[in-house]
Amino acid sequence: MAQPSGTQAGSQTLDRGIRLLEILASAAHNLSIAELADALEVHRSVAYRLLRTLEDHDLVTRDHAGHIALGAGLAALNSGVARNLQQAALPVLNEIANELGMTCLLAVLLDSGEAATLVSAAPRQTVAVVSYRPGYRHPITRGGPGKAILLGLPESSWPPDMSDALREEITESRVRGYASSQDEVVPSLRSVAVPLTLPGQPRASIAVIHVFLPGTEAEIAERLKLGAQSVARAYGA
Amino acid sequence: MAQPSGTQAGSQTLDRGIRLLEILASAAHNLSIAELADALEVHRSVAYRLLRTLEDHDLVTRDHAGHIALGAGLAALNSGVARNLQQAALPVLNEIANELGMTCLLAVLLDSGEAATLVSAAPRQTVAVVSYRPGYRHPITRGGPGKAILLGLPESSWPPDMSDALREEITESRVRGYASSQDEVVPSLRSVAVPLTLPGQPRASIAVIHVFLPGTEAEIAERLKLGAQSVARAYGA
DNA sequence: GGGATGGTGTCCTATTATCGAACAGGCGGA
DNA sequence: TCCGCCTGTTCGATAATAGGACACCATCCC
Repeated sequence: MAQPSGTQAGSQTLDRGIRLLEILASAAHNLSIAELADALEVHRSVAYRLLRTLEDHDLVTRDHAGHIALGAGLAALNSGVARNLQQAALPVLNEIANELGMTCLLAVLLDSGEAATLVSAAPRQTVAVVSYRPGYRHPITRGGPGKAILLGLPESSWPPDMSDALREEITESRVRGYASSQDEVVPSLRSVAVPLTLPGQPRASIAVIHVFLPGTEAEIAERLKLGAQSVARAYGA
Repeated sequence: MAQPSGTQAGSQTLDRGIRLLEILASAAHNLSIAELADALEVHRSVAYRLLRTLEDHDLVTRDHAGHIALGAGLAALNSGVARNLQQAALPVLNEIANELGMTCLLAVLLDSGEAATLVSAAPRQTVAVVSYRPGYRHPITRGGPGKAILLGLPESSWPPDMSDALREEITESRVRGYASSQDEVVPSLRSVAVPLTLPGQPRASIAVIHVFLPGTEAEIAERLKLGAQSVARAYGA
């Protein structure tokens, strides 16, 4: 099993266990052990042993039919992710969401260079925009949340394969302090986003998304900037 | 390594990987690899290999000092936990939290028989009640959220070691339809909770907690019951 | 400077945890 | 009734893992 240079060997067993969770997270419905083993391409008894361990830690449960679903133990782990950042941001996200009537989210930069939604807040009484639920990833070169992170990054950290058009756009966006997008990640979806850089935290951005924007982008951006300041204040404490 | 009957063998490697995550989730600050290996009681090179795998899946990251922190990949997994339930409940929890000015949470029954907070919503402008953040566990025989779950359970599913006093309390609570507590789980904290039973989901409850309750328990319980109905309606769709 | 200390990252082989075939049921439908 | 499809368990061979040892790089202190 020689590695083709670059990636070093990891742990096979742990990798399989995590992939089980990922399969479950992306599955539309609860899966049987046999289906899981099939998706993982391992023998059923292997999947069985892995699941028993995951069950011990409450990371998976079984429904009444004996099928496997993700368990509440993941909530405990998740609440430890960037804890201070989440705590500082959540009330602000909610406030913005309800005030503007749009889904408001916090995206962070991953090690891989992609952006991912960390938490999101939907306004009351609105159809949830499922495309941007926590964990959703997309390249930082596309979409409001990603480009806002790009705004906050020094030029030396920009991905090398950026188009000239995008370089120009980001440079211009820097002046006004916000990024926006339309149809870039999800068709017929618009977004406005501002960068959020906090010490000891990954680069992040706050964004709102909607099918149409009530008000000018600049107005919305102003509200987001205020929100970013609130988060920074709450975080600094 | 013979098992003393009862617990069947699981996967050692996967177990260690998960315990790494649990250690990180409960740690006050980011840990070095050496500290983690120490806490896990394994050789550093073992922890190193496990971490590399966790890193590949974005479950952990490193801060600027090279120390390990939980990563955003957990947000993706978490959003798959009882997805429909979370989506139906979150807007309602937020609404209640802001309306009553109290932290509002959704607790679920685990396989182990304990109750755990799945999601919680804090009102704007309030000190977060950190004791009940997602993942927090406590016995269902104590605290409002736990006892409300007990209300929704048939008597045959009650834990065998329940005191007579508690059996009586639950039986009485059934009539009025809500449970309450004071100082049972967290000192000087009060709570009111109602059961929430949805098909295809674990037994759950909706609760508010506060240091003092503005209004009578019955009034608050009425609001919670309305909320539970809203969730059921949103879930049924 | 020099040396002790405390950390990360990488090899390498004995050992042991894991793999997966095979078996033993249980349940439901034809 | 049999048949298909599932879960759960056992067990020997084997491959994945464990962890000692080493190289390396900071920082701190004498």
